[in-house]
Amino acid sequence: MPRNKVKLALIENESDRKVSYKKREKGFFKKAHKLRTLCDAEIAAVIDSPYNNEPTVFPNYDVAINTFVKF
Amino acid sequence: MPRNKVKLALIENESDRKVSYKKREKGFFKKAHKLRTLCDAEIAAVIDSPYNNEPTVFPNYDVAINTFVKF
DNA sequence: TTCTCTATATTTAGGAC
DNA sequence: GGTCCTAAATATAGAGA
Repeated sequence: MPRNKVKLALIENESDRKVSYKKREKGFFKKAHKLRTLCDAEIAAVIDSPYNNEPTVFPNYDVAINTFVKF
Repeated sequence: MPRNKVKLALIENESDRKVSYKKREKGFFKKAHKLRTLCDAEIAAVIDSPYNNEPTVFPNYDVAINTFVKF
């Protein structure tokens, strides 16, 4: 976004995509954490990507299971 | 954040909290959507809050199930 | 409540090391 | 690969209707 706008489509260049992924993953979990803390919300999230060996879970396995079971 | 910084703690006033929740829920799903589209990532998320009757699922039930099963 | 507005906090693309 | 930087895009607190 800064320096240049980015169109909402797959980033073709693989190393650019990985760099973007790492930044956005961090931002995403930060937003999740704030939403959870500031407001009174339970949040569970899983991201599965080529850039992590294992799926990444927010905030942790147990809370995620408990939250997912609800829907 | 704009107008004023906000400290990372539960927003005490309930109507302020609800207003903030609604804005942040929207932003959160938008970030999830961009991360999924720009980078090559599967994302599943569930939010359970006092402000929605049902837990809200991203991006939809089937994808969420498939993603959650992986971890 | 639920919308709009907008000033300001936050995120991030593109670099340089 | 991972820092750190910084300009510019984006998200949002607070206000007002």
